[in-house]
Amino acid sequence: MPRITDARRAERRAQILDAARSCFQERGLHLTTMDDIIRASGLSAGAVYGYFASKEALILAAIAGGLEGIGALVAPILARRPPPAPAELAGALTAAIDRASAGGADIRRIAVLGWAEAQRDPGVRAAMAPAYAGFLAALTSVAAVWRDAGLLAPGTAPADAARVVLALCLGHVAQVAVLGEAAPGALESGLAGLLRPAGPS
Amino acid sequence: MPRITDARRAERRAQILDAARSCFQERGLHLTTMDDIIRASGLSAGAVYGYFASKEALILAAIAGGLEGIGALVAPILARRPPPAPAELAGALTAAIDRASAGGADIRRIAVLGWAEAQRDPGVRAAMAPAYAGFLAALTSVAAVWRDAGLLAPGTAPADAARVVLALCLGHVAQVAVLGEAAPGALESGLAGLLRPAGPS
Amino acid sequence: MPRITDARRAERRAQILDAARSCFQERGLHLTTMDDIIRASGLSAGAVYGYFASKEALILAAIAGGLEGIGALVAPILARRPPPAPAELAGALTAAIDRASAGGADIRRIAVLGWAEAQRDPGVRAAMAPAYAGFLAALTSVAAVWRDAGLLAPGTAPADAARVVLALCLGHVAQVAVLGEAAPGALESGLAGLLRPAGPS
Amino acid sequence: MPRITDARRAERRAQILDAARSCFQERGLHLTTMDDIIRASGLSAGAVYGYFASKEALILAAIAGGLEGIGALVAPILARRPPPAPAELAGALTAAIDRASAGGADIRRIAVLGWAEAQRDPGVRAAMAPAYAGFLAALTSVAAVWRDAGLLAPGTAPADAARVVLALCLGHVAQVAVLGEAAPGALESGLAGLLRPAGPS
DNA sequence: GATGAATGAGTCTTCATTCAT
DNA sequence: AATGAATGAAGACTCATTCAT
Repeated sequence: MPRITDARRAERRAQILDAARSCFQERGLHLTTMDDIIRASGLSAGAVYGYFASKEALILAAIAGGLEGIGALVAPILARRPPPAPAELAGALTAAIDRASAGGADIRRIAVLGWAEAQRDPGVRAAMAPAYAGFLAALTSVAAVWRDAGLLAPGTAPADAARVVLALCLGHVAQVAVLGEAAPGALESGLAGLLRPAGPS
Repeated sequence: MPRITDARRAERRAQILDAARSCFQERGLHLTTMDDIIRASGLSAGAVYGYFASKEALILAAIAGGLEGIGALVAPILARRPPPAPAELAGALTAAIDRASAGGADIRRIAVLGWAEAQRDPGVRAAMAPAYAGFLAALTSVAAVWRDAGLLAPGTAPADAARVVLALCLGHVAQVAVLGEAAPGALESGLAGLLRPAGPS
Repeated sequence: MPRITDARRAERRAQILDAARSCFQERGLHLTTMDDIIRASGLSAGAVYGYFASKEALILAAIAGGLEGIGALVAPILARRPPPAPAELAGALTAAIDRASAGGADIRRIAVLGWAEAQRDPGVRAAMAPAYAGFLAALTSVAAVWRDAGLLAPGTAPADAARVVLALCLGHVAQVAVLGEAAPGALESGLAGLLRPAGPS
Repeated sequence: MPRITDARRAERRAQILDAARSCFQERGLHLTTMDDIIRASGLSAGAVYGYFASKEALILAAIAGGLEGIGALVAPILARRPPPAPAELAGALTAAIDRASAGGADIRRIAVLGWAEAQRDPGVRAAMAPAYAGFLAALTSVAAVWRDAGLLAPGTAPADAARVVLALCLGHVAQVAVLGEAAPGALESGLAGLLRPAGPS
């Protein structure tokens, strides 16, 4: 019998997680102190630790949350049947990612932090890999449709094409990290130009 | 008048930088301590500080070194004239990156750490951005050749196509960070299949 | 007008005190947290604080309880008239202490914790000293009987002989703390051998 | 090649350990903070941690040091041949312990803290037990001599007599913890009175 | 030039206690 | 009366950097 309702508990959790995400994004994972998060959350140290057992747990939750956010965003795009053509899909995917990052917490920044962390923390990696693998699987389904529609060479494994689209999305995020916001549509336009060298017919 | 020769100095510097890169790669930028680096370098704290003013400087140097390494690797590929076709170029580029990462220090890991750091440290960003911009410029030159060769639609800006290839390379590195080593050639094969839906003729 | 009966209150108090004793014994006085005790008691934090004002109070109560327990145990032995001879008395006393410690809460462990605490906390010392002084007084009475019975040299102060028996009992407890359970009867046998060098006649 | 000599290092170590002992004695093991010790030592936190890896290590060292101190004190007494008679030996032993405790760090207080700690920390117990066992072994040797000299009943195991003397010593220390400084000689006199009921002949 | 012991502010986390419900 | 979430002041320990030798 909790003294506070589950809804209130979830709300508090979200409040802390939002604070953490915001701090992580600004200062990085290991340079943000628990005190930063505690102050940003507006709660006390003890309260924060009542919801998250450690900074590690907060990092994991922030990354998992970012992953979920991206997943929710791209799922409807990947589910469209017939699927958009390759360039249109890549364009829609990157546009969705950019759009989702406009608010307080830039989902792209969290993603990059997650990559860096996954390299050294098997726990983080284990938390992230399935989401990316799922994304890849959905893209592979789409690529299979492309192949049937003549948009992908019959001799090419759909999984390889899926890798291309995934790389494009991740690469887009990486570019933003280093070079700053990219012109919207550049990737889609470039890919379209590459795919249909003769121009739109 | 230096008590040790310049050559010896450079050697020591490289020794320290190697140690730092190795530590950064294993433990991340902010989790590796100066003591880790000092111990790995086999020198004393004072000696290390004689070569690098701060941990920050070491981070910057490690990232810059990684950048240089990548640059040296990809420059000859980008300089080929006529340039490889898009899929072949992407394949050659990612293969070169993978090859360079086989040794002790994985250049790809350092790159991902750099992206994460560039997000919050303007100094790091300022150090990295020109290198990426230069890479992009070289790719843009190549794309211009592609356009003239009919490999890129005439209405497409070469810069946009360059973005695609850059994204592919960075995305490949990001995939490795999260999903582990990728099958070599998958990206090239996928892109080729997408570019020539009718199959190789 | 209490909302719960006095009997229920006493029962709750005992329940908390038992939990505290058990925790203290396992983890020591200052390493057991209130949360340990709260969880062990099966009650809530608020409930525990309704019965004991502070951790300090709980410590005091646990020590006082242990003292009372020992007192109840040894009183009948000390009250026997004629009293057992010195070796027999020491044997009976240590055996009683050992017996009382067989259950869940080892009364000997609490005693040792109390000694340590008495060294730095005047409150604890003030709570413990009278009990020990009382024990000493009872032993002094016994020693007076011994002197009259020719079991103690006429020139020896009964209080000094009492000190010997007290030291034997406390020393036995200390030995158990450091060396583990002792063979029962060793102390009695050793003392008997010392007191009657010619052997039992 | 240490920058400071081994002697200086040992001196610093002793300085820290003295500070720790003094704090432990005053505030107890778990109530003294590292900050207390650091301040008392006159060094910095980092310096203290350069000599002792943790508070735990400091506790262990303090206890081990106390043990050594006691050992050095009692060894010559136990080595006397012929050994003092039982009462004299107990008197000499307790007097030595009392004398050694007159200085800054009361060796008796540390001992009591050690007993309490040994109850819950197997590491402390493992560190203490051999010293006590050694003490017991030496006493057993003495008791064997007593038996040959007719001071101990032939049917009594010397080990049992040794237990009596050990208990007397430890019990004396425990009494001081609870009741305060004891009249010197009380134990010896009491034991003598018990051993020779007819009085000195 | 080189060394590595020392510094001390800062990190994460715990825990006795309170009080709104 | 009872609950247990919240508080926030410590606590143990680390680590980038300096400087006496």
